[in-house]
Amino acid sequence: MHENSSGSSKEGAKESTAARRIALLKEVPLFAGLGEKQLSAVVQDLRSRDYKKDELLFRQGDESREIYIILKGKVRVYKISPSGNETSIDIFSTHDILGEFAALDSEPRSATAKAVSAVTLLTMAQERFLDHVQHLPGLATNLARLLAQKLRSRAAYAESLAQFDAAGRLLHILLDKNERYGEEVEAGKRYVLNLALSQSDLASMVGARREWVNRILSEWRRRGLIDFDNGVITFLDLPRVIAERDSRIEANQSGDAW
Amino acid sequence: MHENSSGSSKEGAKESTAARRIALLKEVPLFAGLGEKQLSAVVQDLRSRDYKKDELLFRQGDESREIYIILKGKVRVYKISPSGNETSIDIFSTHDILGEFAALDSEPRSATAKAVSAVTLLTMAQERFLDHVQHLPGLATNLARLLAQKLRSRAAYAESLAQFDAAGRLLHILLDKNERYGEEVEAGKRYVLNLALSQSDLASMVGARREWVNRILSEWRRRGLIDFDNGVITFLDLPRVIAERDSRIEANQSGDAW
DNA sequence: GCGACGCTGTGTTCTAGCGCACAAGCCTGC
DNA sequence: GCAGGCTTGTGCGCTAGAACACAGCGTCGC
Repeated sequence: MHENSSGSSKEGAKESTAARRIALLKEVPLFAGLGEKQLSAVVQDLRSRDYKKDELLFRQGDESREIYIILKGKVRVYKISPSGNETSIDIFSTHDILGEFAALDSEPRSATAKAVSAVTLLTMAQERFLDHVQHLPGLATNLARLLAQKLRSRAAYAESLAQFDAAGRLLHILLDKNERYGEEVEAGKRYVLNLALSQSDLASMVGARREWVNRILSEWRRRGLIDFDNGVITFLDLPRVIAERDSRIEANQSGDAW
Repeated sequence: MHENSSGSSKEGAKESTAARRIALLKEVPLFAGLGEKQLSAVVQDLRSRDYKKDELLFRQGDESREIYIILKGKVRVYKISPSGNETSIDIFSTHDILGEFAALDSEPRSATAKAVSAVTLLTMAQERFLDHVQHLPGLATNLARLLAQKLRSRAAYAESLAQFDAAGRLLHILLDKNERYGEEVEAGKRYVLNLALSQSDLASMVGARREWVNRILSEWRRRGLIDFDNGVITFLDLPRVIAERDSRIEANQSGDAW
């Protein structure tokens, strides 16, 4: 707020930039629990970068190895199969990290990442990242924990693909995303989820056709469960939506459950 | 607590056990590149354990937190949905580790693990594991690398679920497993894959019904691509099987690909 | 102000594969 | 040696949802 020592701006600016960045890093789970000193070492190696909507961060098969930490905006990660269809793997938002695989195992990028909206992020080169992981035990365990979390959610996603029908999968994903990114409008009832995804994108995440997603969403709208417009989905009554999901799971069984 | 310097015959035996175990650990990717001293610290905290066929290592929802390192045998990991259906997540074999998630994030077990055959493994308690990860940078990066690998393969699996039809998914999984566990009988042609899984288990991995898996396998047998008997699958002509998989992917596109 | 393009919405047709049903092999225990 | 399980094999009707086909609509560039 105040010019700390005024005068020859540059130095002060630099320092305050570093301080500001450190403050930012503290919000990022990957760096949780690290001390000032360690964070300031990390900050040195981070570069800020901006992307416009639809710009690519990296492309499937690329040999780039940096990691990315999203500060603002959303990034969709998808694969393109030889037949040309896209499958969205996931969508990432503020404070998520991505691109760690390539950094860790030095394989080429396994998917493509594209900015869904305007994005601001920090990048770090592979060697620097690996170096920090080697020397900061806290960072290494944070990383392992985050990977384990991603793996859990990936496994749950794969499970839902194998178990549910298209509608159940869609519900599953929407509710999952709502937990991470949804904004509460009316506690326990109305939630707004802005994924900024087209129906085609949604379809590619649940392994269904765009038209089908459209029909399912329309039906839910008719039944007053949700509303949607232009990539923004509104849960009108969350408990009912959850009940809808659960009803698709239980279904059979009833006698011998206990 | 300790009685480390207490002499007697036991010491010799103990020492050689330790040496043998260290040799074993060197084969395990998780411990790759660690020095003797570090390995011997790790060895202290490992306990050997045996399971008979069909015994459970842990159960979905359990609060246990140890990690497991498989030395011999196969372990199937699966989830049971509220409706009672099993979905097999994966199958692990020699030198694989499992149970790391619960250790890393202290959540309950997200799935059930069962010995498919007689299994010998090593376990380590959560605190000891986390402690080693904190203090051995090499271990931490190995762990992160392994998690990244698992994550990649999980993502590829989820992608295949979303993109392919049941037959394609089955092919995908079988070929994937063959890369890791298959035995070469005739180079580039015949491979034997012993997953020790019933057709129902296979079905639960690819998200299809048992009957369908049976039909698909039978068809491939008729066409001379594979043979199968009692959980053992033989690829009679690997290149043709791979061609079969690829043909299911390309399919469309041809005119405008360029 | 007009075409082009991308997203949405909806009807119609056609098929993969689900959901039973049932038979035959094959272990395991009594 | 036979009953009760578990696995494999196969037939057949029937829905979920893919595929195709268009039409309306917003917006972007020119």
